This record gives sequence, C-alpha cells and structure tokens, in this order.
Amino acid sequence: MRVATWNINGVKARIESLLTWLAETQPDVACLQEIKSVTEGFPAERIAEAGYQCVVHGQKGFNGVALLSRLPVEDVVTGLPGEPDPGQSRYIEALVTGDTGVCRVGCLYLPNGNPIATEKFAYKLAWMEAFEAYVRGRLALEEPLVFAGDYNVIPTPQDARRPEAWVNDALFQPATRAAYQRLTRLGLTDGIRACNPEPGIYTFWDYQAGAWQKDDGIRIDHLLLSPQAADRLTASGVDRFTRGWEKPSDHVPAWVELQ
DNA sequence: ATGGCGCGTCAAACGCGA
Repeated sequence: MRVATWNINGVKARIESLLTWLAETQPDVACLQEIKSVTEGFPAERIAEAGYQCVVHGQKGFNGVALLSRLPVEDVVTGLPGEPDPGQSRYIEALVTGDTGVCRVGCLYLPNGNPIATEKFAYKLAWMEAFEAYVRGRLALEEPLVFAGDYNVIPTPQDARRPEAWVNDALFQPATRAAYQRLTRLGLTDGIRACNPEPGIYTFWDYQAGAWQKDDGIRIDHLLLSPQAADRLTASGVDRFTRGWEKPSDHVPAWVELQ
C-alpha cells in the first residue's frame, strides 16, 4: 500500500498536475493539504474518474485538507479532536483497507506559525500539543497508523540546504523542533528518513529568489509511522520531479510503501 | 539588507504562505 502526501497549494489551480501525478505514481492513498477550496467546490468528480474517492475537509480561501483513496475507506474523522481553532480545516483521517491489511491514515496541515513574536506561533505550538495528545490515544490502539502531511517543521539542520537562514523562522525554532521530537519519542518513525538517510532530501522550495534553481530547499512534509506501520515499511521517497513542472506547487509529494 | 512568487478573493489590492 502506497500512502503519499502533497501540499498542493490550491487544488483547482493544480488539478491537471494532480491527475498526472496520480496516474504516474499510482498512490493508494493521497493526503492533500492547502486545497484552498470549500468542500462543495472540490473537484471530486474528475478525481473519481481517475479511480479515487475523496473525503474532504474544506475551507473558503485558506487551508483545507482532503484524503483521496482507491481503496475502501471508513471511520472518517473530520477536524483534529481538541484542536485550538475548529474554524481552520487542518485535519482529516480515515481507515483504509488494503490487500495486506488495514491502515489508519491521518492527513494534517500544521500551522506555519510565523512571525514567531505573535499569537500565530503560540497557535502553532497549541496545535502541536493537541496533536500529540491525539496521537497518544491513537497509538494505544496498537494498529498501523500513518500521520502524513505538511508539518511545517524542519526537524534537524540536515533538513535544510541553508539551516542558518531559518534560525528566526517558526519552522526551525527550538520549541517547534522539541514538540516534533516529542512526537517521534512516542514511538513514531520518520518514514522518509528511515529509507533515505542521506542529506539533501527536501520537499519545499520557495517560489521566490530562484530557490528551486539553487536547490535551496527544506524538508517539512513528513509521514510518521506507528510501530505496526513501520514494521511494514519497504520503501519511501520524494517526488522531486513535480517541482520542475509548469505552474508547480512550492511543495512536492512524499510517500511511503507499506507491505 | 531587502525582496523576490503565487493563490484566492474579488474585481484593486490584500491576506497568507514559509
């Protein structure tokens, strides 16, 4: 079972790229963030023609997440239980059944948190705290779990081409990294790093200042796996090639393959 | 040192992202 995540930065602006990517890489489950669409406006029909059913948690103008699956889904959870601001659509989850067993997939869009001297950063940390509490409860189920999405966290200096450029950014603050590390210490495995230990793995390049041309990237999109999912991990990667497409998202997809 | 781009909203700039 292949589970992928992609911050698509506007699903309507990126629908042709999304359909091309689905056809080329054939994920079983695709977690999308920043769809920037209300649920009713989501292009579910064109995606259904490609063989995927959609569960969507939309919002007007900003944020918004969706889960696309070509496998049966049940147990849909819309919104993160205990989240600090339910008006922002940042979480959706479903139980997916594949040939080799079930997997519960959470799709998240963690707040950016900039600028750090404002309530936006406090909101980011509050969201991470609510997420950690929720993850604790989910881990107690002892089942295969994948929490996939745009975490807006640079976990270590190896996850940025120029870490020094991010020291005053919410994505690389000590408090941000500590909160992310608390998640991994609960027993979650970084699915990308587990198979790709080398430096230079990035998932985001800014649109500005030629960041892509200079490979000035950061790794902020992650798939965290419960022990039961990590035991089934056979491969993972980043679909870097989509950043070179016409009208690209500033993020690229990341994915894990589970036995 | 700064800003640089792109999307959505809405019909001109502006909020927001990272």
